[in-house]
Amino acid sequence: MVINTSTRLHQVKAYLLNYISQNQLKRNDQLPSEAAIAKTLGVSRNTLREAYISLENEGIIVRRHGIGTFVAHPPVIRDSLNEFLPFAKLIQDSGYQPNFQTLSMGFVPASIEVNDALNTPPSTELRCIKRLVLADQQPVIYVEDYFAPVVEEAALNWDDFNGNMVHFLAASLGSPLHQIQSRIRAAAISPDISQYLELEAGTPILSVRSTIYAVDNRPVTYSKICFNSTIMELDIVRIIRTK
Amino acid sequence: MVINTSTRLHQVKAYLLNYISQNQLKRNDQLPSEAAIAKTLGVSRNTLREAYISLENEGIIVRRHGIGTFVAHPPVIRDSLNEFLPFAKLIQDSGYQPNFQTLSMGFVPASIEVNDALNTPPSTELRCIKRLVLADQQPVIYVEDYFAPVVEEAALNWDDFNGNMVHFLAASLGSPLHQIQSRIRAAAISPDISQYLELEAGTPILSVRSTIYAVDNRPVTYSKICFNSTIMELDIVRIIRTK
DNA sequence: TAAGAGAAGTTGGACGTCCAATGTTTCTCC
DNA sequence: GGAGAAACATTGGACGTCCAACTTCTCTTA
Repeated sequence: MVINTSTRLHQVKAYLLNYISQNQLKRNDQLPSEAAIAKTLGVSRNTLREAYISLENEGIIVRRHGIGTFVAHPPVIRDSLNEFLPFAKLIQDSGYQPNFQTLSMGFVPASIEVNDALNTPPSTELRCIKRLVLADQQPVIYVEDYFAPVVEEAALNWDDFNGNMVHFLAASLGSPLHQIQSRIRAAAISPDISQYLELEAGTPILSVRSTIYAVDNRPVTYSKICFNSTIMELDIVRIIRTK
Repeated sequence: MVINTSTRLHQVKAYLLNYISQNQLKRNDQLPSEAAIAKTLGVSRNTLREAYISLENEGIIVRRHGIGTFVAHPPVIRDSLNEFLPFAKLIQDSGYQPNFQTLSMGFVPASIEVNDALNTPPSTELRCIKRLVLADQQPVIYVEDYFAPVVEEAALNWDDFNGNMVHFLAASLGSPLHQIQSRIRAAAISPDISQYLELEAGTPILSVRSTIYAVDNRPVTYSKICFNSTIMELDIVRIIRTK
């Protein structure tokens, strides 16, 4: 896995980064076409294209089909993980019109990952809601919520579900909630989710897996969340307490 | 940016995912070679290779040069963002031998991003330390720390710097620290950092930008941190307080 | 004048080819 | 038997080509 940093691809990317700074290109400024740069550098358009794709994944440029390649916008929406703001609220705070779209809702066989988290036996069928959160009609977050059997026993009124999981459960459930555990990693977006977020498969996204626990430490819900990282980032503020 | 989900690449990836589950392949099980599958599916090896690369970025498989392609390991190291554990401690807790490696230390012209965060005028020269954190000799975290002029005025003894920024500053600096703001996003790793983390350029990584503030709300340090997301993830536990 | 057809330029997707780099296995020869 | 060389299989990197899809601009025509 050790890298040779002097591959042609690396050289091309270095050239492009240099080109942007040398010419003092700013956001939305257009870069030369793939073909033009490929000819200038004497590399194949394939190689140059890979360099462009790579730089796009790094958030440095944006390629637009049939138009050209441009210097990228910075991220726009900002989430705050240490508050329990509904997605709708934080999107509104960022100056966008929030919307929800329910993709599906029903009972599905839980995967090993979900069974592990919710402490349910294999081949359990769990309620699963798949949703999309949009900002100005642009999908930005994909959410899969899985609900432990304890939630079903409570016989909740799902029509009341307003999109904010914590508030809904806290209001509806008998035993109070206690904590959320979130595990965050970066991943390339999977093919099936990429279509919902209207991203190309392979684009880096923030993948968050959250488990909500009740006061008796029983898991209540498990959520898989994918953030479109090109237009939003997580924001965490912590107070320092040194001993 | 809308996606056609029935491209050849998508079909190939779907086939591969199906292949893994159909044959009940488990971690470290070997997949057929690129050439073999390409022939089976009647696509070019190029296309198949892109599918493999894509699945590797999603953490589903691992390709090994000269050997073959295998079902991937799960992530291993787990960071906890809401405690101020030194990197060394959390790596040790995960069962690995931690190590630091200082790549460079000196004064560099700050970028716009750094100047914005530290509230310093353009073309300021700031102390910058670039470090690598290793687990069992495998690099897992890349860190760039920038220090505001106020730190220099304090005339710290840099030989005492043990790797834990918060503890070092809290112990050495006059005015106490107050909070950390962290912004998290996913990105493809840049070419210059990829060599340090021994990852291929373009691999998705967790990018964290942290600013540490003193009690008077003046920024003290700004850090750019890149986590190798294939072998570690961030872990955040929050207590729920509903009104 | 306005609508529409067409040309030109751009990125998107895929193919086939070639050789390099890396591990593994097999064979040869001392 | 053991060391080293050779053969083989696999992924890594790059090239050149072709056509599709998308956008803009220009020119034609009613």
